[in-house]
Amino acid sequence: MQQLIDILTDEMGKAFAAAGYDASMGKVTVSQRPDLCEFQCNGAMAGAKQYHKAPFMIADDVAAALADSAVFSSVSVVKPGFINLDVNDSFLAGYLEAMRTEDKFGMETSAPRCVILDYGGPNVAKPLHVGHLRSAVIGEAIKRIVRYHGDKAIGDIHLGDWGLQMGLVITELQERQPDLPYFDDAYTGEYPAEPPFTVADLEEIYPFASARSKEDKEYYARALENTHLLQEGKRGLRALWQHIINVSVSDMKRNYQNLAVEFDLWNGESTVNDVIPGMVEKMKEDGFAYLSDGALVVDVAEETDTKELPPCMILKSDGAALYTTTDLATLDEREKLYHPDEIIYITDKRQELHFKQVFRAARKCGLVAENVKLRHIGFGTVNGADGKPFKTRDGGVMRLETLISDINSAMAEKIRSNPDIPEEEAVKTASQVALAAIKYGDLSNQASKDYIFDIEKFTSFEGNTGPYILYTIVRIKSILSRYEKEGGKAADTLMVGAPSGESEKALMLSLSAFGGMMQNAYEECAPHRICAYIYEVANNFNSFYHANRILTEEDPARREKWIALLALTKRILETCIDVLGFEAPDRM
RNA sequence: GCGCUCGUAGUCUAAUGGAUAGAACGAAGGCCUCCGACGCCUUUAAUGCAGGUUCGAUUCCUGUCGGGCGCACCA
Repeated sequence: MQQLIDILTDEMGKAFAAAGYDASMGKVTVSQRPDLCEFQCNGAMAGAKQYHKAPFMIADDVAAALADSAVFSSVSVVKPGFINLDVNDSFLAGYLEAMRTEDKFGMETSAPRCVILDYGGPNVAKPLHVGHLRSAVIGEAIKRIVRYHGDKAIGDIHLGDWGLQMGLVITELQERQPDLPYFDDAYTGEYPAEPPFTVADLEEIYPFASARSKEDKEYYARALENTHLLQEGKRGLRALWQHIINVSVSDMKRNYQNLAVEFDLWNGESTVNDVIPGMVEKMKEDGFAYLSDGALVVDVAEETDTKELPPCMILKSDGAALYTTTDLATLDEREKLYHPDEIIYITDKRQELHFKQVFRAARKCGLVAENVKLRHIGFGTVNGADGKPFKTRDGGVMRLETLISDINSAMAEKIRSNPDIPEEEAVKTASQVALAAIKYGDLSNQASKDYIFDIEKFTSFEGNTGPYILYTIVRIKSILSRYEKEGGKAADTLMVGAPSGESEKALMLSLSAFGGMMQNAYEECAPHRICAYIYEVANNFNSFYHANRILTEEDPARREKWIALLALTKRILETCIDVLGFEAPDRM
């Protein structure tokens, strides 16, 4: 169904036309000054030049044409030429009633597209830390936004499972357990089914090996060699590598599950290893790739560039693949398997140049169809309360698991202060509230900005926070269940009515903006729009709640339309937080 | 050096080129015999600086100062 703002714009457009002006000047927007009006149209000012007429005169003509509008209850012309608008109460009620009964609250959906989302991007053998949180949380939200819009969304975790880090881990394992059959070239039997290490071992090995490689040249060379041997398919190393993947991935799955983050594909850089030779060969044949200082590169500079863009490196001079290579091969593979309309990468914004090069190289070499949209959503660094990159007290990297369990236990303490809630429920509720706090805290900021991860702020949860949103939903749930328990009709069957007060109308107006807001969040890949929206709805609801006694209202018709409004508010809020990737308990 | 990016109340953060820049935290005050006070209602305080485009600029352009980041054999 048509969005309210578009209906209003059409109505204004007709009025402009009726008054003899261009209908395209009738664009209506939500008022910047809610104290003056609900909606506004600034078209008269844009038209002043074109018609050589004072803006307010144009506005007056248009207002006159709207004198008997069924859509607007008030049209007034102000100062230079603003047209201030209020929407008709019963028209608004009719609109919300239509929203209430339509699928997805009447949001318009276009022809479904296929969108691949590349997010998460953890490295195997390295513990997840706060940096991984952003990619997971933002990526999951964007995936759900895309899916809600009606598109097919495929989330791919894109594991870092193929680079030098694998060579480093293998080299260190060899150092510690040289007698393992994986390192014995003469060994031809079956390799053990059990891995010779635990997750904890891996997590300790990687940083150790990484540090050592920076000081020990010979060690570094062996790591490079092992990386190369692995990529070439050396049997023992592959078997050992598979153990590393298995151990690491099962640990990751548990972590991501705790965050309500789900991937459709658990592919990684290694997935496209066999695709690389063919792709590279074709790039050479087509004349795009050439040797430069021993390395194979593709030029990606364009004439319109304001700076020199370095060429995109495909193979190192030792013939090994790079990050760029696997990304290009992954694009090649995705194009062939899924024919996506769009691929969205959600990574740290520092990788912007990398993706710029990859996208250009992919287009230049024809790896993706021309109409495929490639988009990189770069997010900012996670900083601590001091504004510097987030660290533990002793300066180490904070593990994601530790972080979450800390916040969970802080939340559990709060929930336990409600004596009605049994211990078991308190633990579950605490994790729901904690997740809302973490996700909302992240998503409510623009992704591209650095963001401050302030544990104090998250555990206090007052004001513009996830728990505030949950609290509002819980409050509505509580009223509705009491209403039904006391013999009221099923809340979802009641009809929305015209507002009888200011705060009620404000709530209704904010609900009416749902479809447009969701569309906007989709186009801009901007979860923070949804956060801003639900915060506004929650605020408007709470003001309405404090202004009216709902359950004890004497007039049954009024009581029922209020219950209907509450039910709609609840459904919209729940839909929004589901898209953001968290949920509300029944009580907290 | 080249390039990208961000500068908004004490802190944190929002604003398809529109009116008196919107919130949150903090600070000051008020509201529970009444549907959940993790709430509601007041008050306080901000666009780094200088130009330009425009009827109108936080937004677009130029310069400048300040922060963050990136610049081919890591990922």
